[in-house]
Amino acid sequence: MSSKPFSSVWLREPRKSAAAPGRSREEIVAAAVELLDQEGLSGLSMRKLGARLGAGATSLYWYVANKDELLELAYDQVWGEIIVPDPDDVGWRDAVSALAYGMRATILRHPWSADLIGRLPALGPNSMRVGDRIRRIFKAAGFQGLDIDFCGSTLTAYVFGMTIPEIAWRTSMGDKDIGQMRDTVREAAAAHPEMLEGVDTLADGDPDTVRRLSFDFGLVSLLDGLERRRAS
Amino acid sequence: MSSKPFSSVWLREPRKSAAAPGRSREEIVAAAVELLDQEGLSGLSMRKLGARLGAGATSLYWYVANKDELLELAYDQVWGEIIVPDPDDVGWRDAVSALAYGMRATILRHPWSADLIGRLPALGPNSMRVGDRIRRIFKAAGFQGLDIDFCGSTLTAYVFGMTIPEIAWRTSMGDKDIGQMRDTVREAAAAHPEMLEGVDTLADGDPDTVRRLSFDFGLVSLLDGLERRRAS
DNA sequence: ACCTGAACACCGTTCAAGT
DNA sequence: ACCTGAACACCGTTCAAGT
Repeated sequence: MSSKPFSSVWLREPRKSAAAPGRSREEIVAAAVELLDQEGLSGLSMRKLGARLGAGATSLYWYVANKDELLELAYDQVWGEIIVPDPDDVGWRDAVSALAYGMRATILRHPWSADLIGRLPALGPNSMRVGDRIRRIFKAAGFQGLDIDFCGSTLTAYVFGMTIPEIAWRTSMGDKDIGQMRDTVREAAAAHPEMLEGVDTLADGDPDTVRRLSFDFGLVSLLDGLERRRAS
Repeated sequence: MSSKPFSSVWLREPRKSAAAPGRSREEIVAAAVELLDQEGLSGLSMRKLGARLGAGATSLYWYVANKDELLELAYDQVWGEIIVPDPDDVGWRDAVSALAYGMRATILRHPWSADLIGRLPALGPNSMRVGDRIRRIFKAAGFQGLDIDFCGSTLTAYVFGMTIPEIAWRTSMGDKDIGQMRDTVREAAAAHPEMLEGVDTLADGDPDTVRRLSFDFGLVSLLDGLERRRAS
């Protein structure tokens, strides 16, 4: 396997800092998120980030053990933007829908985060907060024991699994227009009649709305399925 | 954004090759998959792969335009291992379940593929074949028009969204035992009572079987939800 | 306590040169 | 037609040295 055993920023004691330190971790993370938003995951290098902060490339290692830790920090920042509705206010189905759409929107706002989902440990305070509130929703819906967790995993799996490729399509589209893109896929699908039919069916609509329809279709199906479980 | 507009190996004319060329693309891809299986995505470099083939690092560029193309090729190889059951033999629900479990098993066998899912274009013949047959299943189930595609997207989103983090856990566990891991997560979750409860509930069972239960829970829910859609 | 630059061990890719 | 090595422009990270 590729990755090191296990480690996380959130499990180390942070460095004690004096009253007025030169730079702060918050400042660095904010700059990192900015750079990531602008140039994507591959656009972030320690040297570039250092330069952006008017510092030597290696100064950052005072605040952060390595690049992975920095990414963990930036990643948790994204989770901080997700608002999880209260099931007492809107009922569990509406709460779950709003949450799902909110997660999707947040990821689309920070496309680079899709590259980290499920790959980086999510142990930061913001992801913990979201996880905590997701459990509350499914508890309020009436689920118990392991099922509470299973519901949460199922929901996030769906949202992530749907959004990750969506981002890939959006970014890889680049400047190409829809017609060009369809021809591209048609060519690749040439030997597969079902796929060709699929491409042609999808090609009618505006890609953005088709994606939203698709997201909604799966979400509603999932909610129906969970509801059935809950009742039994 | 980070990535280049759009390009894929599958959209270029392959190089004409003489009767007995020095190396073949197949040989290179096979070696790449082997290296990826052994050392993960970060373990594959053009230099290492070249060395493994007893060639200079840059010889590979004769057969492949760049590393991304090589990954596309290797990725499609993985799709080639997925077998999609025929709905005429087993009925659509069983066909979908078997497919879902098969996809999961294939990804677990090649953990590096999880790092490429949804990030790399999947336009190769093997992924097209799988897509084609997935559409056949949902057509056989009675879905029509856009819904056929929506069903397919929903299913793959679920399987991928569930399996990607599963791999991250497996690899990051490394040599750590379960108790250690649970303490780690407990520490991170300290401030969130719901999460703590979740950790404790999950901690009872063997991780592998809990993951399988979780996968099955979501899959059955999803199937129930789709069935409801189909009926309406 | 914080920051620096040089240095190490890597990358992917290009390209002129070889056979 | 195929392969090579040198070279370029990058990486993340370590570490002795500075203030």
